[in-house]
Amino acid sequence: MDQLLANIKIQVNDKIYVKDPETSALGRKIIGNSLIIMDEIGFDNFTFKKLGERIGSNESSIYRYFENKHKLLVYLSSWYWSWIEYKLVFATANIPDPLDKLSRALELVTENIEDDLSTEHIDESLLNKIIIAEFTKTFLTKEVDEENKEGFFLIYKRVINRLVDIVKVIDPEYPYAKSLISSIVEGALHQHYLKDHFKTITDCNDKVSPTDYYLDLVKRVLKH
Amino acid sequence: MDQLLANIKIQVNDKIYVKDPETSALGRKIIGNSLIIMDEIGFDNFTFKKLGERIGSNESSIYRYFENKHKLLVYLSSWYWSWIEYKLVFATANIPDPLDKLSRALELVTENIEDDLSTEHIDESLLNKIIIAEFTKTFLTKEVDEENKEGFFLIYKRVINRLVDIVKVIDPEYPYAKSLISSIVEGALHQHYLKDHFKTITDCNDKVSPTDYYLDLVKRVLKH
DNA sequence: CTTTTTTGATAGTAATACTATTACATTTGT
DNA sequence: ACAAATGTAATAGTATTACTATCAAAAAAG
Repeated sequence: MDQLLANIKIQVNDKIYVKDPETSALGRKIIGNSLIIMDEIGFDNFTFKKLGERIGSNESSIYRYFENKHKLLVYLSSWYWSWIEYKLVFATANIPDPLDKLSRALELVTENIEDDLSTEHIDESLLNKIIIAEFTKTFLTKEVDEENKEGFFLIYKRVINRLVDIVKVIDPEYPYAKSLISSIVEGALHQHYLKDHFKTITDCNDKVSPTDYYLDLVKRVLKH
Repeated sequence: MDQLLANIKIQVNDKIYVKDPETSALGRKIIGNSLIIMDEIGFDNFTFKKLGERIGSNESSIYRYFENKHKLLVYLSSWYWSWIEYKLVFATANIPDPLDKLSRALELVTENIEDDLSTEHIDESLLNKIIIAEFTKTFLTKEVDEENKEGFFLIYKRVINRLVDIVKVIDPEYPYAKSLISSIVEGALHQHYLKDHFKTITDCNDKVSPTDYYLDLVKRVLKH
């Protein structure tokens, strides 16, 4: 799988960027360093000027790749979910037992992520931290419906529906498969955040992970 | 209850504001109209200048009440959760059966909210819409830990823990009461948002509410 | 080796997010 | 009743943000 990923390009909707950042050294520098700065100062304080200073490039050069920082965040999120989907498809292929399949899939979308060394310019563990703290901001905007129509969130929705399909095999009678999965995927990010910032309203900590909580939840909810 | 609320002031941590907006006509205008504008253009596009123009007041006058728009949003959220807590305490008082109690409590935190006419300057249904779209932005910031220490999120955490206490009476053996409740309260807001903007990843719609989904979930998860 | 594409530097604009100062209005203590 | 203290509003100004336009230099492609 590591080998494979090195040769496969994560596809991102081309309406999200002005120029594909994967096609140049500057583009890859923009992606890699935007992760570092966003992690350091957060998305709200992040500016193209600060990014430009860090990579020794001009602000205007960055605008050649992304219209604004919102689109950059949408790009990073798309890349993230595309990468998750890729891992999901491989991790669940050839697993005959659907319950087993769901567990593997849930682990993937709820676990803490370590850097996948096969992609050079992106540190996935850093990206995961940014997704936890910033992902909801990609769609909690006034432009959400237009951007949704343009397909900005397609991969995310496809990941959710892949999990929904597995749930439907396990318990075809369960009437809330979509809500269950969408609340798990979103909720896992939230529990990771609570674990770091609001310890009094979560059971997750160093020993108990969001994955533990959700695997147990699904076992209780679905008839099998 | 309606009568009572008219005489009771919702208490909000005084570190959130510069001057308590409930103490003057301008303050109440700021609160009431900020809801309308935020609903119209969203938090991200909201500015004190636009608010000032709408209420026929100067930008700088608004800064006398709130340091910045983030603090205003924190204030609105605090007010919201305080109001929810108030309703929660009343709705669950004198209900002997804990399962019944939990259902009532869950209904309150997950349902669609209509305007409570007993508070004049705040339209709760509008506030609810804003909480659905903007609440996570109050804590998904780099300042979250400091602000949490200052008690900005106390009421929210208290609401969660009130529900957790009921769960613990129902099923003392269940090991994830906090995560369950925190993910329900957050998840309900999320499901409301999905219902309006991402219909393909939720089962909630005009006929099925987030409340239905979560009442069913809790029934399946807790032993009783 | 020349044309096209990409990048970088400079400059500029409009909007945002404030702060400082001052004047006017209202309340309060004696 | 009236001066002092406090609250409220308006004006003006600054630094930063979020861009856009232009042009020259460098790199890559044909």
